[in-house]
Amino acid sequence: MMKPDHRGQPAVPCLACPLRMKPAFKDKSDEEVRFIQATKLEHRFVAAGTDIIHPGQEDAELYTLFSGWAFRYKSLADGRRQILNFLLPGDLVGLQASLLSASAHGIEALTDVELCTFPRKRIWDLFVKMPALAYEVAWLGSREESLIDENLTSVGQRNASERIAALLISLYRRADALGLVNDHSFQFPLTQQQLADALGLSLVHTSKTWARLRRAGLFAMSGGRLTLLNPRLTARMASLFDRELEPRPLL
Amino acid sequence: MMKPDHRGQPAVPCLACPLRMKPAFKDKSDEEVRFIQATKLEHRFVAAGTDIIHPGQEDAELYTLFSGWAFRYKSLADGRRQILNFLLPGDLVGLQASLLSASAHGIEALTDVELCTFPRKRIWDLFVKMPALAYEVAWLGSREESLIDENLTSVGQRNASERIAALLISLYRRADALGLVNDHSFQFPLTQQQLADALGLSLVHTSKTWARLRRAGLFAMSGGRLTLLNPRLTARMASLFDRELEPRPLL
DNA sequence: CGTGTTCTTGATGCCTTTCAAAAAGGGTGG
DNA sequence: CCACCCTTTTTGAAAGGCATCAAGAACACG
Repeated sequence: MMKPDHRGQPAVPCLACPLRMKPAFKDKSDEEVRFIQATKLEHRFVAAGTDIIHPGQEDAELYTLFSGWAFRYKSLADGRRQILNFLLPGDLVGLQASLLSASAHGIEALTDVELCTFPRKRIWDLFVKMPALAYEVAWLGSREESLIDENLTSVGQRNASERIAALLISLYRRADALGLVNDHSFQFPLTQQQLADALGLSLVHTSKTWARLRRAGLFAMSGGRLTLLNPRLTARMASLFDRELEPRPLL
Repeated sequence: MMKPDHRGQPAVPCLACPLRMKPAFKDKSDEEVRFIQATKLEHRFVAAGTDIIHPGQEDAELYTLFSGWAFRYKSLADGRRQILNFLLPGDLVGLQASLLSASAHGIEALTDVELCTFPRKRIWDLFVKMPALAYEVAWLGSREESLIDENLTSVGQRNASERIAALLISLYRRADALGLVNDHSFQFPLTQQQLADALGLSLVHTSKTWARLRRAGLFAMSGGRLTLLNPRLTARMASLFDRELEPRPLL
């Protein structure tokens, strides 16, 4: 059912990386980009539904998500699962797993995914030779933490509708920053089970609340795309303040 | 009611830091410790109940918590508050706040607190001159993220009793690693309101569940100290609880 | 020994979960 | 192109965990 991994060469060199061109990312010096390119030996392809990093894995590599969506998750012994956060193109994949000795969480490809590999052996190299990049690694780690903070606040304090609104706005803004939003609509590949696991709600209640908000005109879905009909209202509903997203580093 | 900040010189130089002596911490070269000492100009004292870093603050410094407890939190517009994680001696305070442009969260002193100041201006210095320390900063950031992952999993998936058990075990283990546990008991300065904010539960329900677990013999409190009467049971309760007691088919 | 904070307890209601099962899609092979 | 199977989504009904309201008890402190 699940296709195995597939490895290969990137379609384009990092210097011409289409992701890097996007305004969401900070500019880098040619020297830095060359260092990155020299370090990233290969592309890795992972099929939707497959683990990129297994829970407990001890030799996880560091990646940059080149295309597709993924999510980090944690499972309890009896099968309950919490999705911790979602990963979109440009996000680091496996920083925590590659720094700590064993991964306390799993990372699964939500869609088919393309990864740029940053061998864990060379992370130390990067700290020695390219402090500017090391700093950006730490920066990206802090940014991820801040996303998790937001999710924890959602799950701990918001009711079902507010949680959905908060998640929608967050994903919408991140997709928008990547230029993935057209006319308020973007590819939305989550199943409701995944939604439920991310929101800390049961599947049934998620479905009912989701349907209610859709019927209320908050958003519409068709062909795997979600259209946020009223982003301002959605943000208000989540009691989130819109913050300008500043450009972030891409490794 | 709240005493203002107070600044002063540390009682002892970093080379003789009593915290550093503890087995919980890795050894460092004298050179590294000297670098640290040269960077940490001053001690800062913050009274219990006072913010160490305000929500939205843009010029937050980086600290190491030298003594006392603190917590990171996030508030919603209507006053709801989520405590994200607790900070114990040796933890970095304000890493996220000092790397990102504005702090998305607040950090409050839970008890009177002593901080070693690491001026944010010199963080970059550290990445350039001391890559080993920079790496450890990133490592500590990942460790904090992993603690938050665990809290998010608790709040999203565990019921009230399990959440309390999970929090108790986590704090117990961290305190133990610092040598703060004697005979299964340690200083426990949280109010129930703070417990509730950390667990994502109402104050009332927290109080009732807390009392029930105490009466069930899971732990005891007296004189501000908490004694975990059965750590093994508490740990088991945090992930499974009574799921095992389910009747099974007999053929 | 007052006064404000924190903790406890009882009562009521609703948000969310659980159980159950039908409906809707999606993909595959005949 | 339709039959068939498996996954995903939707709905209904009932139970329960947790929130909310209210107020008294226990503490802490000046």
